Amino acid sequence: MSEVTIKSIAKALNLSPATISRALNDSHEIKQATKDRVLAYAKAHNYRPNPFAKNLKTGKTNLIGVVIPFLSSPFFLEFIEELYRAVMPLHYTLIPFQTQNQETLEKEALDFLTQQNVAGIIISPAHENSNATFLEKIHNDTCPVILFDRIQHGLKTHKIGIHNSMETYKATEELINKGRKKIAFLCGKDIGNTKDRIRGYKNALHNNSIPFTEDYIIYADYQDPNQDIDEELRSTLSALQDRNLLPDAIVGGTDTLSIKILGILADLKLHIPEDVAVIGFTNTNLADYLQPALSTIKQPTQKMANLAVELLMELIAKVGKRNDMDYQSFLLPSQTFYRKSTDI
Amino acid sequence: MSEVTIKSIAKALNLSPATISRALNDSHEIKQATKDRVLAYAKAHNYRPNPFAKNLKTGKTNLIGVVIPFLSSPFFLEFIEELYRAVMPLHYTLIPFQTQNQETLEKEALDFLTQQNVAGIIISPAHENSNATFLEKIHNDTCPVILFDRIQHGLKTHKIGIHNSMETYKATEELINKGRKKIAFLCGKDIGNTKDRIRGYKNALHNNSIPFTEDYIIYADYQDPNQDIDEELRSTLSALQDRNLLPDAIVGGTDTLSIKILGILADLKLHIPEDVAVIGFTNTNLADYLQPALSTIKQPTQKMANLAVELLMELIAKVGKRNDMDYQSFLLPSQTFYRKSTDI
DNA sequence: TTGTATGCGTTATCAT
DNA sequence: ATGATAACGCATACAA
Repeated sequence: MSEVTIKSIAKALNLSPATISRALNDSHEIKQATKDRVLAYAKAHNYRPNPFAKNLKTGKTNLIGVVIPFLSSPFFLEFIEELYRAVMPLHYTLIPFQTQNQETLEKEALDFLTQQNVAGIIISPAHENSNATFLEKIHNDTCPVILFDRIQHGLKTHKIGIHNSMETYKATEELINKGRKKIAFLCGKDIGNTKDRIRGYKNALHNNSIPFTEDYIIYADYQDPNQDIDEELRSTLSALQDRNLLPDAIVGGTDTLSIKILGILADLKLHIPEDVAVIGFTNTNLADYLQPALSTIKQPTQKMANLAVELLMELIAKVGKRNDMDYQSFLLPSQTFYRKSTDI
Repeated sequence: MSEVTIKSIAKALNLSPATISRALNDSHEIKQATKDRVLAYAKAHNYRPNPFAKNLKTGKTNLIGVVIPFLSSPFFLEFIEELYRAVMPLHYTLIPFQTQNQETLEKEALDFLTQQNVAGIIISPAHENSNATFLEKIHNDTCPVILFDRIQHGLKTHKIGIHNSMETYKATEELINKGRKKIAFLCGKDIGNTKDRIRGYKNALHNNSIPFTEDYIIYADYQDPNQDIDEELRSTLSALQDRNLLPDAIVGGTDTLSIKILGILADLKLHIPEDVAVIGFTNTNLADYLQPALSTIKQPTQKMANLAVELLMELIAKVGKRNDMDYQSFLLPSQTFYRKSTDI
């Protein structure tokens, strides 16, 4: 069971290790006959290069670090699955990390990844400018970094996201066109994408002469595990109801909240979409099975993942000559699915 | 920006590389003063050991391979998240792979993982005895392997799962106790866990003098992407309805199907739980937000993950002396949550 | 207590 | 077209 190495092959074939190495790497300076012998032997004995030795020598790996806030968010999960698909045929491997929106955990992840000599990193940062200097250092000195989804970050690199304000604008306006006027916006902390989405929401109201009120921005900090979000949302909505301010439509600004809100409204004996229409940001394919089926703004995870990999490969190939790059921001179009929850 | 290595530290401190290495590894044969100097310098200059060199020398890594069928299944997702939690304080890192229930993809994953010299592997196999000989070889010659969830596999090692037949028995009997007699069982392919669950289902019927009929085993091959499962399920149920055989209760035998079935029943204008009560296997915390809230048999992902890591660490520590081990099967208790979908 | 020397498996430089 | 040799960064057997 001893491992088969270049050295052992060399011994077996009466060649030098150098020749074996070259033959395995299909070097032009090795004659075909020798290559054939070597390759045949290697295959027969199931030779597999030691990635550690190779890296020690070359400093290169086929690893890609992926850093996301949560695996449990449908969008990120789907994105990662698409990444796997995109990366496998290229013989790269993913090392995924979650940050739970915490900069320190993000730091740990980045530490580990750089130590593992990853060829590149694809990241949706814990929050705006989290680990800014560290990421910059990594990107400049170590390996290329690409931002996705949460692209409100100072790092100068390619950024892949969606047009958050526009998508939210369209969704909000759709509700307005259907006759709704008391439209609430549901979101977590007021950061990054949420900001843009609130802007789109406000603009839609404004351009349709509907006054904006802070009452209708419903914050639910879904990051705080100590907080009972269900209860909080329920009471917020009841309070609005008591003040005769119950919204007749809700735009869900975050992935996880969008899924929960239907159940919570039902608990309050509210009919969807008759009493309250709902549309949410989320990538879960469950939207169809919710009751009623949830209208959703679906981010183009596949295109995002493919583009991320494509751009990263480009940067990896550029080896260090990245100082004078002009990086781009890609805002890919989302797709909105109107289902029963907005079928007024 | 040149890398700081043991050698560079040695030069800077006028010591030999060996001393540095020993100091960094807290060897007893180095005096405290030297250790302090070395450690101080290392920290100040952000020394980080090269894992590739280390592995080349020692043959050890802190990587753990995780092989699961799908990331998109709530159970597996939750399990992986728990694994992350369990493994992080031990300074191990996960490399997750999906097999899509395909033995060849599983083989590829295992190939990669062994090549990466992972310290151990935690796997829920693609199917019964998939890659049996390969896994045995890995477990005996390369690194310890632990099975979870799908533990109907010939590999002689620790196995962590739940008591599928018993849990299904209890769930089925609960429905019977609530007066339901036409109870259907919903599942994917008839393999592994599903077999056991069907057995529990049948036993419950039998012990309560309810005749079993094949009509009530509803197969939906959720692995085939070409198949429109929704449509298939809908038509299967309509057909039963036409024959006046509509079940008055459904036990969902798989994670993903359990989530879908509510929406499908609603499409058929059936009331839950009045017309059809539903209970399903699933770990999604969405169960509460479904309409109506879904009764679920929830697998103890946290305990499973913790136990898996604990056992794996034991085996890793045992270094090769695993021939005469007596391996155990752990069947951890699940928790059943009765919600509105069975509230008859 | 510290230093010297060697080798892990690979690639690369130089020679033949 | 092939071989000899060194080097990547680290840990360890042996020497001092």
